[in-house]
Amino acid sequence: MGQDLPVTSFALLGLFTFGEGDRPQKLTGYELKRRADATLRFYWVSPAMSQVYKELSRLAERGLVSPSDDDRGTTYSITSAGRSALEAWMRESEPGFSVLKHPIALRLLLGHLVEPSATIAMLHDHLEALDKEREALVEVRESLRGADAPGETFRHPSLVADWGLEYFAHERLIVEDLIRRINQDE
Amino acid sequence: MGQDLPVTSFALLGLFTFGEGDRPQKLTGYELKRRADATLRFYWVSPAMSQVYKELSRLAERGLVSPSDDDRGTTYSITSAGRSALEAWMRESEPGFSVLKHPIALRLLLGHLVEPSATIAMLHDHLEALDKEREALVEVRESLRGADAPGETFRHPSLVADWGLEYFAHERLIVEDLIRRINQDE
DNA sequence: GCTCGTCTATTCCTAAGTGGAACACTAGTC
DNA sequence: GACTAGTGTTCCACTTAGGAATAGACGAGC
Repeated sequence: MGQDLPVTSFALLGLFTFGEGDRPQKLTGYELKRRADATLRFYWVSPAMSQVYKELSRLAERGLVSPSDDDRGTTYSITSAGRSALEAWMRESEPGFSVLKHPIALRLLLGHLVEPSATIAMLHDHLEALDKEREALVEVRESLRGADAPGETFRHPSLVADWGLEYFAHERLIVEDLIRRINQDE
Repeated sequence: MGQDLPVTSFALLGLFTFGEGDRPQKLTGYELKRRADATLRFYWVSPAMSQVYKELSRLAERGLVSPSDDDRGTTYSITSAGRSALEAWMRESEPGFSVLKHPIALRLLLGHLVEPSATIAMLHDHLEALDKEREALVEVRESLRGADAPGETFRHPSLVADWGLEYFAHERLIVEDLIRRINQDE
């Protein structure tokens, strides 16, 4: 089967499974990118536009999505082969551990290279950025209301969003504490 | 200047600044990779061996590290130009926001594709993986003791390690709560 | 009615990063 | 004396990421 695909392929493929109702969703590359930007980016990646289109043609080649010409452009929908491949991937492949690329943590590590005040300023900026991100995720979370009860379409997305909100809230506390500790050092 | 380098370059360059004493450190590519694996991987990436060597030759080309032939092999040490470039990068460039690639969160998002029990099992496995990672970080943290007071060599690395430990501890709580919520759904 | 900017839709090029294979040398250890 | 593990390094093919470039459609204001 088409098992040997990178995680991002399945992530994008998975986005096709959140239909409004019962009929399969038709999405252009552009729409898929927007959808990835809205939710996927918080705990996976927001693939570049170029990546999305490349992924779509690969998935189409393997018969996991089927393209059709719409007046909007080329739209894609998930096939039943796509659905099985996705389920097989969920069941049979190892998830692996998470990877975090945290520029603030990295710069804090190298804090001995600059004055403490520069580090403090950076951490304060990070608190602001954190609040912005949190705000964006709150909006996502709100948009799921109404279909987030057990068994409903957005149950799982809402669980993940709650996780993310917890994460942001706790990171805020940690960073505030770091600021306190560095201030005491001086 | 050599400002236009990816973050990973500076991350690796930064690892040269943790000297045992006053004299600059000489590291082989292999040692640098080990060092990156030990700490950098928790909040940035562990670049592949090939990447480390590629990075070292690029940094050498730009005069940010200087190679010398040792009986162990080729060792590199940071130059004063390297130090200034690193400090300039710390001061002048935008950190950007963190990127998290979390396969468990991604699979939780797609939880509607499998039975709840499969999701629960995955989350339990994640708890175990989390404990292992935490254990590894605890060891790193312990190895910094003795030089982690304000002003000492490993002050900043120890702050970052504490951050990481907090992060793992809190993620454990969140995942435990998710398990509880999903169990209630059934 | 025309122009300007923004949104939608797509492609192309290059840089960055991964993983694995291959090779060589050293140091135990059974 | 062979054999495993650790150190040190290079090469190659492949995948992913980021940015720029292009182009049509659509509404806003002059």
